[in-house]
Amino acid sequence: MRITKEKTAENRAALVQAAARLFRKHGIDGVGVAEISKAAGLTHGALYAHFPSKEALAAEALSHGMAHGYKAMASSKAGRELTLAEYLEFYLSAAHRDNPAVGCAIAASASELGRQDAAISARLTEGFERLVGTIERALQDLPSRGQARQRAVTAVAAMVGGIAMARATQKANPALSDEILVAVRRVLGELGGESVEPKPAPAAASGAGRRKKP
Amino acid sequence: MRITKEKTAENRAALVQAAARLFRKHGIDGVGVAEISKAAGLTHGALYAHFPSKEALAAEALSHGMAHGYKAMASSKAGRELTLAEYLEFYLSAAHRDNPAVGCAIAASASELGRQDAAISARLTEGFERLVGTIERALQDLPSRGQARQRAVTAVAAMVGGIAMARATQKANPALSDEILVAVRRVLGELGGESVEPKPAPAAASGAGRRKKP
DNA sequence: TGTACATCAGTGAACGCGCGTTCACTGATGTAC
DNA sequence: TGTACATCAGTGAACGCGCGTTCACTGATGTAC
Repeated sequence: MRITKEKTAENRAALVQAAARLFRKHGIDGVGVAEISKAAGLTHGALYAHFPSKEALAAEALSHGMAHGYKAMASSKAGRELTLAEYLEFYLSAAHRDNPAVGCAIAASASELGRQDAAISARLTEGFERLVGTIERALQDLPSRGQARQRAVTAVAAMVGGIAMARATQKANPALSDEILVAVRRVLGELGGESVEPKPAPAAASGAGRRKKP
Repeated sequence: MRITKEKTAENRAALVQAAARLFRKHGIDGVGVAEISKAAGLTHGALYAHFPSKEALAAEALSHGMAHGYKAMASSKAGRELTLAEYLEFYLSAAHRDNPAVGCAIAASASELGRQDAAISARLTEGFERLVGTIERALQDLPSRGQARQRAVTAVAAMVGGIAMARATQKANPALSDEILVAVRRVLGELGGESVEPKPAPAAASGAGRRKKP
């Protein structure tokens, strides 16, 4: 039974949204095409009228999952970009940990990514770059200069790892899970506030550093 | 055909070792009991003489995977514990990225862990705690005092996230993958070298901090 | 030490199950006249 | 605007496949005497 062009587009969007939500919650290999289609109000056969394979749907769904996460972050304070502290508060929140289905797709599938097909891998690499760029801009607002890019890369690694570890430890040790969120938020917050590097004392010797005991 | 007690123990060990290797390489859901058994030189039926289920084998295999990783790290410099810089060099190396099968089990399954059964989750939480403890001890060797635990937690999150991201981006952008390893290694190295927190100037005002520009 | 037998690690066929994908079919939509 | 028909999104049964697990069976080992 053929349906309206409009309705067709709606159905396609529903498939992508359902897939984005379910993949982040259960992993790509953790949900079947039947479950996704059902969540979108269709049967599994219909999925193949929109996508050539589950993999193709996954690639689009994960892009959607990332875009959605970023948009939510960027627009939560109408218009302007968030500060580093605000990003950290959002990203490393208990809410983000507890709702992977609507959270960052990178964190949701961190360790699975290395094993995924090229198309999926490429989308998530783009997403990673974009997130690093955003954090780098937030870092440059602060007085610390220089290695903003390096710090942004490290911050994103810690954010992704932090959420993944907070989720991994939640069942077995909820207190540890909370501790991880707080610790990563605080230490990364300091990253933007002041140089991490050992600064030689204003007038003292320049080299050696690192091992001094004042 | 019954076999020697000794041989039985060997076969069990072979199963655990094969599982530890394959799970880290392909994920727990990415390998079947048949493949594991074959790698251990047995048929799949024999596995159930040693373990009640695939899950039970996974729990033991991942513990083994973590213990092995730590032992390799700790003993690579005969006897003494490694310094922070040495840990980072080992953990965030291209070799570790390229050989997940013999690397850290936590990094290998970071984002899958939140979805695993209780037994597996508990083992990996223990492993995480142990790794944090090790890094914390390495941090305390250095002059920076105080929030060693917080920094250790953050460092482990960044290490795990860093390796996972380096693996995830390797196919689509190898240069980025290398950059991640270098960046995380360097920034975390600085974590141990000097306080990250804005220190009020020796004799100046105490409060406010963070936004100053000297 | 030698014999009789119970044990049990390992084999391989078979189980039910859910997976991703295909396909003949349906029937309202969109289009050509 | 009205009619005739081609299109194609969606349906649901069926496909082959690999999964984790079970089970009757084997036969050398380990043990009791």
